[in-house]
Amino acid sequence: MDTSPPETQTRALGLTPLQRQVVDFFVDGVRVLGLPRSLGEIYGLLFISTEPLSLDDLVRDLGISKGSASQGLKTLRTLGAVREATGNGDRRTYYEPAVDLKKLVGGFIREQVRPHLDSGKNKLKSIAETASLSADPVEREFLTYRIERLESWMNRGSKVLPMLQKILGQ
Amino acid sequence: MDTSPPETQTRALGLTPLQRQVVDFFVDGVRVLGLPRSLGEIYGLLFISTEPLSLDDLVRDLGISKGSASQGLKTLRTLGAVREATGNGDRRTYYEPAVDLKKLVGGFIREQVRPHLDSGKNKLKSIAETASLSADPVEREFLTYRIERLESWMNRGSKVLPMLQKILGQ
DNA sequence: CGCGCAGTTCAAAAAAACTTGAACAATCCG
DNA sequence: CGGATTGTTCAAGTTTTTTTGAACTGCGCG
Repeated sequence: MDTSPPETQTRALGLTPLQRQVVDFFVDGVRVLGLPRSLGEIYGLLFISTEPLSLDDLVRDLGISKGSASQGLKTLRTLGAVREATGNGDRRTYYEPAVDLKKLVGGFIREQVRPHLDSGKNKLKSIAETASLSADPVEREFLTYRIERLESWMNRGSKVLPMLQKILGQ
Repeated sequence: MDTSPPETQTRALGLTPLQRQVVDFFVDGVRVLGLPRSLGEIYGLLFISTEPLSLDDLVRDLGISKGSASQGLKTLRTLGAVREATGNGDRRTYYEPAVDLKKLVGGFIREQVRPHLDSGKNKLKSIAETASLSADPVEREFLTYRIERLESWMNRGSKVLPMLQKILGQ
């Protein structure tokens, strides 16, 4: 829970200074979002590349393992943060970054935020039930009040997410 | 980077079922925000307590160490998520939760998000400089374009944060 | 003062998260 | 087919983060 922006140090030595800086930038970025470093490395390198890159390119240039690159790409695909580049006469798959902020935010919300909001709402229901069993009426009132507040938080969260996407859209 | 809402298991056995459920709820919550579990435990227990609690209360009820409780409270204070309760004729300090969503979000943004946005903007400046040195004019144009996009992202981020606070306020 | 309690600090231990690499699966093409 | 190539999976290893606990600080009070 270190709060200071860490001095990230790229491991990859085969990168140009610019690539290194951009990769570091994104490594920092994904860290804030609670995503693993490799995602930032991969996305960052794709972001600053004029041409789509293959898994092997990433492994070579970033100095990460094939496993990491494969999993990282998988997650990025799920997030809608990269897509396969079409029309390269070649067997392997090449990737390019999605650079539309709205889409990126949308993917993050869909994959990382929504599930927690939803499971939170469920937990809240069962919390409310438990609270309603409280013997002492005075305490029960207090509990109800607090739990209502929690519900209000969740609802505002649900409302704000789509707005966020809209605001950030184009 | 597990995406599924984890089945958190409270360690504390001295809690009532309700307390346990609420603590779990918040442990999950802070986890999404990338904060340590103990913060969720502490805040959660405070949230569902009718009376302010002392550090020793937390240690005893949650079964965490004094060190954890002390550091956790420190962070929560910094985030503006708890405050000292006044007027208890007692030497020790008692805490109660801040339950105003706007304030909570504000503290989180101030402490956890802003610093990264700011350091990001700085990094971006030096990235732009590096890119301007690129020899090939065609590539330079591409780089400039991408970096401008990055700058636009950061700016939108900066704009959206205050809006967020406003939207969530009361 | 000096003792005792409340709280903090921080090095070491424990836990959690991430990455690696080797085995495996899938696909292509001669 | 069958060998080569691309990509995936996952147990084990590594790194990072969090927690612990014991030593320490500070303070209030007799």
